[in-house]
Amino acid sequence: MPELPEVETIRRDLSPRITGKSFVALTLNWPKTVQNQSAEAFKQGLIGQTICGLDRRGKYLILRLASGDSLILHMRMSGSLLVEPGCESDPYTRTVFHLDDGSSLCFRDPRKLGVMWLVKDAGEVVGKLGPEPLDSSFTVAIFGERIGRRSAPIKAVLCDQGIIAGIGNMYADEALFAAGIHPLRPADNLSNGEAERLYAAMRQALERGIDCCGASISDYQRPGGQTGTAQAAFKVAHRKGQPCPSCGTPIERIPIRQRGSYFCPRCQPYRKRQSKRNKS
DNA sequence: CCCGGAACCTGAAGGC
DNA sequence: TGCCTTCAGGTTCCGG
Repeated sequence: MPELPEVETIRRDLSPRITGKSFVALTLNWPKTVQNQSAEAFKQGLIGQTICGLDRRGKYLILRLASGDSLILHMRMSGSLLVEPGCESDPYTRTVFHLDDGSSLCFRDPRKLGVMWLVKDAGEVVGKLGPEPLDSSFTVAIFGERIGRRSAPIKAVLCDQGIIAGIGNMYADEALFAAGIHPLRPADNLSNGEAERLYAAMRQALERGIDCCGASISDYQRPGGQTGTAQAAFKVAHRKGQPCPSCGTPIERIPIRQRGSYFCPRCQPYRKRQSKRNKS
């Protein structure tokens, strides 16, 4: 499930392999992937355009085009982008981008939840996202201020793309474990010290994920077909019943907002504070 | 404004 | 062995 580290890995792998190339044809096997216009208009708008660079915003991959347009892709649950020869005939390839050097870029997506846009201004798609968690401008003060305005469970707030961009289920669970915070704690109930610990844990979890080239939990694979290795370093995510690496207590799984949340009940006790942190 | 839940999807896994 | 149900979760939309 591509989150920030997985999309960043895709961006880094793909950038040298497709930058400078142009689209010469498009095969759309699942037209509903196209978001803001008809599949035919999307195809005609893209053919002839040249890729001049790749950006990432949250979990969105942005292909900057020479015209100033942006081709934006979101993998959602099961999407991956592949450049390996033969990917065109994979039964789960939903879109084939044919490039001017004879190579292909394939959008493989078994569950068909992935989406893409061709827009004049990338802000039309990514404009409502919260700040990038790894930007140097994203300080602990900004983090505390943004999560401290919400009363929802901290797990849900961490995964809210409008609060912070790029964090999903896996890395939220890892960050909360590293910070020793129960996922159901109301976000506005964390102490300043807890918010500081969570900020550091979140950034470390994401950086570690990037260093490992992402986590191959389900369908995720890198553009060259390799898998990521971050899942091996996960301490709680997708480890229900396994002993906590710190204390040996079995990892539990509870649903929060229809999502599985994995945590250690001993290392992440639910201790609600009496008074709220000072706001403003 | 803010919260929680349904819908979109299909392969994998578990139950009987 | 095989059918059926449940689960997986990022995002958007909707109702309270």
